[in-house]
Amino acid sequence: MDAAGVLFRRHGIDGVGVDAIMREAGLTHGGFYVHFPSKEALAAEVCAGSLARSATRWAGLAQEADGAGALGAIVEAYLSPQRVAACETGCILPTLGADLARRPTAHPALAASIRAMAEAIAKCRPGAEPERALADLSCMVGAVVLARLAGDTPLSGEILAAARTELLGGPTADEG
Amino acid sequence: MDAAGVLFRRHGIDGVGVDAIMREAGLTHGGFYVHFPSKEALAAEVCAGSLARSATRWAGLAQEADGAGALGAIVEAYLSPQRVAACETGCILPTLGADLARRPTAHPALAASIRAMAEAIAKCRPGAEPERALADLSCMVGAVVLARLAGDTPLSGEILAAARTELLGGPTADEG
DNA sequence: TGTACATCAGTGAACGCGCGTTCACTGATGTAC
DNA sequence: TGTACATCAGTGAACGCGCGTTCACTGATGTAC
Repeated sequence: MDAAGVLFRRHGIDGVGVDAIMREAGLTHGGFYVHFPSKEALAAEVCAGSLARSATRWAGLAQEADGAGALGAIVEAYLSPQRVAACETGCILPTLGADLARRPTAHPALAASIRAMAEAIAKCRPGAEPERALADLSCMVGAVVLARLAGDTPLSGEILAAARTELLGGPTADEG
Repeated sequence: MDAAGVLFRRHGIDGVGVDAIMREAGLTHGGFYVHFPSKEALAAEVCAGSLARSATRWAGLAQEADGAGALGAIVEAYLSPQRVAACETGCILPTLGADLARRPTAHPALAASIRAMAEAIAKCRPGAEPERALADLSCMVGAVVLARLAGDTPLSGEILAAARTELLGGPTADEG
């Protein structure tokens, strides 16, 4: 049922109805309220869960691989043109961040996940100050927002390449 | 009439009706279509205009002041806690960026303004490569998105401080 | 084994509401003669 | 100067529609005796 996240990401939380979500799940809209008290509650749960899963995945990457390799894996995946183009999967921060910021209910859980994601990045940079990870995460989120706004113009690729260079300290192999 | 931008920023494009916009302007909703062909057209025009004005302002700052001072002025203003808290004024990129990315019509005008804003930043860093400005702008936009998501928790200030440090190369006076 | 009942996910019609848009109309303003 | 007409921003009722939510009901499943 959490495939509702796909529709939220594609059309925005206000852009999808309960009817569409339940139809996507192969059910009728009337049964929605057996599972969730309201559409807003579903949105909060889906987003908090998705972000928490991202944080866990990053923490795992940061722990198992070596530092530079793990950061490279995280950044390359986050900023790959395919991931940026496919907004219906992947991180909700660039897609629904502003939507969620207008809904104060979900803030605490999201803030915890943001902190966890930054800590995973910080673990990949043993030498640097831990605050830098927050700036890195900001750069990643902002780059995806801007690259999506640039659509399929050359600017999109330039933004992603610039962010990759800034985060990883030099150009890499798989340029888009 | 472009005070509709305030409502769009506060509630999202899908969160405001034509009725609310016209009431805010002191008129009735029926007269809306004398001025704009549709609500989507209004949103595109308001956002493109707002972003173009930001770009012009930044270009002016970059030209008149010295490089480091101009960049400091832009970044400090963009990342100040007051500006971040007041989402209904200020840059539309963190507030409506994801909303606009779902509306392909507006992309070309927005891409041009994003490029102009990056060029203003690049002019403030005569030594650095111009691509770095795109990463800087990404960092600013992402930091505002994340700081708003963190709400009034300490994380919000930490994110803004980290981004300021990353962009300006050290801590500054007016900490939030 | 068989009957009676409780549970509960899911159905589908219905509710009140606000949306984006249309349209006949008003009334102030400007222009022509 | 005065009359007749054109223009057009703004009004307010109305439209069809889809929304979030409710609710009486179904029907499969599990449990009790």
